[in-house]
Amino acid sequence: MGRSPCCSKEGLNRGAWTALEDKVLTSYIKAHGEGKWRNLPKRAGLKRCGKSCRLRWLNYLRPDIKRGNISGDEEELIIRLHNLLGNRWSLIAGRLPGRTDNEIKNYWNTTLVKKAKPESHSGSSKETSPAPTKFRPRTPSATATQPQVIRTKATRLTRMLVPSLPLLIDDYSTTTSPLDLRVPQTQSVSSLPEDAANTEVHIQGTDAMNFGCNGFQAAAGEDEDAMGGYDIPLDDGMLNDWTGNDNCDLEKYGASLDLDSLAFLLDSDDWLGQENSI
DNA sequence: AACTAAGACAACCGCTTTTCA
DNA sequence: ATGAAAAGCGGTTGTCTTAGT
Repeated sequence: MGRSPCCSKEGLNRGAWTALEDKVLTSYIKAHGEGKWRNLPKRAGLKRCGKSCRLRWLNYLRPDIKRGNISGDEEELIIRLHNLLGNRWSLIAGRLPGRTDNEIKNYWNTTLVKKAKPESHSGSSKETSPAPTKFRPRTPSATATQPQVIRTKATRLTRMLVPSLPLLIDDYSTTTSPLDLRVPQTQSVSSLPEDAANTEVHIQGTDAMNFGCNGFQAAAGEDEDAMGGYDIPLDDGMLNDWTGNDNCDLEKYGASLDLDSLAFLLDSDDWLGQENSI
């Protein structure tokens, strides 16, 4: 249909990259920086699609990438993040420095899916992103017991919703799920109504990890009204942090969730067992 | 030694989202 | 406000390697 191809495929190299191509691409990006992928091949003298160049750079040539030897901790974190996020590989990769989404995806599909399956039911985020064909559950009933995984599709939020249920919990171990994040009593948040100081925050319909960065539940779209609660405009800083990818300052908002470590995910022994209660 | 199946992973494809003129 | 281009993402496929027979 109407969609034009990302590039003309005539005369382009395909398949595995050669050392020379890698060198050319690396040199070009070092000299000119990333971006402009569509024009890059022509400028660099590569007979490759821009998309292919981007993928090669992001997944293999970037200097900060560490390959292979995924540690036990990383493996465990991947499993837990997958339970939390589903097949949001880029988000998962974002919590594992030096790892790429493609690597994690492959590692999951070849190794972890077997380990995680008994407990997690694959944690597939939803019907639209099932496990790859060869690992797909054989029976449709498998989906019936799948945990409800947070839809983590990045959604820019302009408002946040803090439900009005007051709770007095600041200990993750007592929460009903790892997604129940508590705003500590001691925190001071200018935009919070006074009586919302101890407010249970549910993640719903948005990127849970991004949420974690901002420290509050951000109600996306139609969920907003259904929740009932405090409707709070997000300030600029929170909006700037909305992707949760870097430098987000949780302390600023008084939340104790640390995206670097996500320690609570690793420390919560019963986390895998709790997922079904989400 | 030859063949086959399974594992592992690089790369591609098509769609969605974001950016920008 | 809108549409096209660019970038990003996740699913899938292709190919190479390794283990088993």
